[in-house]
Amino acid sequence: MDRAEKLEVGCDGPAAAGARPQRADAQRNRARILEAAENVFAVEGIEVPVDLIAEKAGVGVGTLYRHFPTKEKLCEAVLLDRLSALTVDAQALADADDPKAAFFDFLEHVVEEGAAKRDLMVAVMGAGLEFEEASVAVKDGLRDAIGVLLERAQAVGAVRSDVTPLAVLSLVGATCQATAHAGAAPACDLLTIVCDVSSCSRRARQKLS
Amino acid sequence: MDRAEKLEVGCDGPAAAGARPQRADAQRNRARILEAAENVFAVEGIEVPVDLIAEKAGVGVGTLYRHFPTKEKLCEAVLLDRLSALTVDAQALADADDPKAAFFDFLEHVVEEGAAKRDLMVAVMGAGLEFEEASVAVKDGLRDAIGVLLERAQAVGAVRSDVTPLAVLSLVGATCQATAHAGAAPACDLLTIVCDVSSCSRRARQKLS
DNA sequence: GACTATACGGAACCTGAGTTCCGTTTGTCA
DNA sequence: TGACAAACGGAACTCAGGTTCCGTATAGTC
Repeated sequence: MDRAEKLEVGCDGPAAAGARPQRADAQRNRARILEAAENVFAVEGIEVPVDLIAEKAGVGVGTLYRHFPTKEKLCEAVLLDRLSALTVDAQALADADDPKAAFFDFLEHVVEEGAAKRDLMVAVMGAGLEFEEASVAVKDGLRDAIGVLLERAQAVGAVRSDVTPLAVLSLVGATCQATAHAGAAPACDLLTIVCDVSSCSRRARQKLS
Repeated sequence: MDRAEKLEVGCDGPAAAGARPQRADAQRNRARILEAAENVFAVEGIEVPVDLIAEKAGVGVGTLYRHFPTKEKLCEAVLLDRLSALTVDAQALADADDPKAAFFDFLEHVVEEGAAKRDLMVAVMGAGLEFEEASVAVKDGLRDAIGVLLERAQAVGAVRSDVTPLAVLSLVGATCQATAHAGAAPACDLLTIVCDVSSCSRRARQKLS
């Protein structure tokens, strides 16, 4: 089988310059599948049957499986794709003039995206399928990019110094998730609260060892 | 079948005083099943196969299904049980001397419990199975109990006035969930942050409409 | 235009989990 | 102690979703 080799993060373009190029229709189908998966996952969540994705892509399951040997691999491709996009966004803000604004704008952006693209952000933020190898790099990349924003925000005193990039990821993910859930408060409200429960300051920090 | 009737929240004791009393072994088994389910759900999450629960309870699946006509019903019984317990805890704090401490102690308590009892708190806080009818009352009860704590805390200026009981539930649930996920920061850290992202105050509130 | 490796489609298969069925066991009552 | 309704156990059934297989179609090449 032709698995592994061609699983770079969301490559729609021409395949890697290794061996024989991929047939044109194959490239087209791969792109279609990826696109369909992105849409369906965003709307329905990653637990949708693969058949549905194949259908939306106008392709047979067999074809889907030739490109992605496993449903998990397909998820991985889509999710890593999104993570990469987020990383790029974060990096774009890395040397903004206002570190404080940059940091919070990014949070807002992520929560918005997470709310719109059901399960994806959530799944990525920690839960569900655990990717390996290549994905680690992507995850680390995002964490680092967030780290930069965070550090700069902390440097100007806009954020507590003991907050870690990981914590930011966890909290943002949690916020997305909470928002997605039954009858929770809208995302912006929750995020606002997470960023500002105001007067409960100090106390909590001491109380919880 | 003998469904519905006997599904009060976590009744281990003698059945309702309606018709013929339940046979002693049946009562015993029901209690065992409930207990096993609580333990297993806490450790493995609610997605474990029912067979496992039956096994842990030392009972056949058939028996399990006689007491709980559906896996979902079993979950419901366990989860509502936990919700009720939480509600009682919240009510116990309702007229504590220090409203601020009462509120935050409760949050801490919930997050601790949620961290220890995997998936249960989480599932309850919004996601997953949607219970109906009787359960609504339990959920409302919890929300109200939290509402009392919240209001008192708000009255003394310990918590922002625009935070709703629902938002509290969502955030606490989210915190539990984030904590449970892969390599997130420990619960207490996250909760601390949620309660006190300090200096980012004010700003976020204005920014996000 | 013919040839072949590559790719396609989708029926069939496999597995796991929930649920049902029914012959057997047991608590309860007379 | 005997009778019987209630309860039990667990094999078997059902269904859904992932994955495989193989006959058919086609892009790319000579």
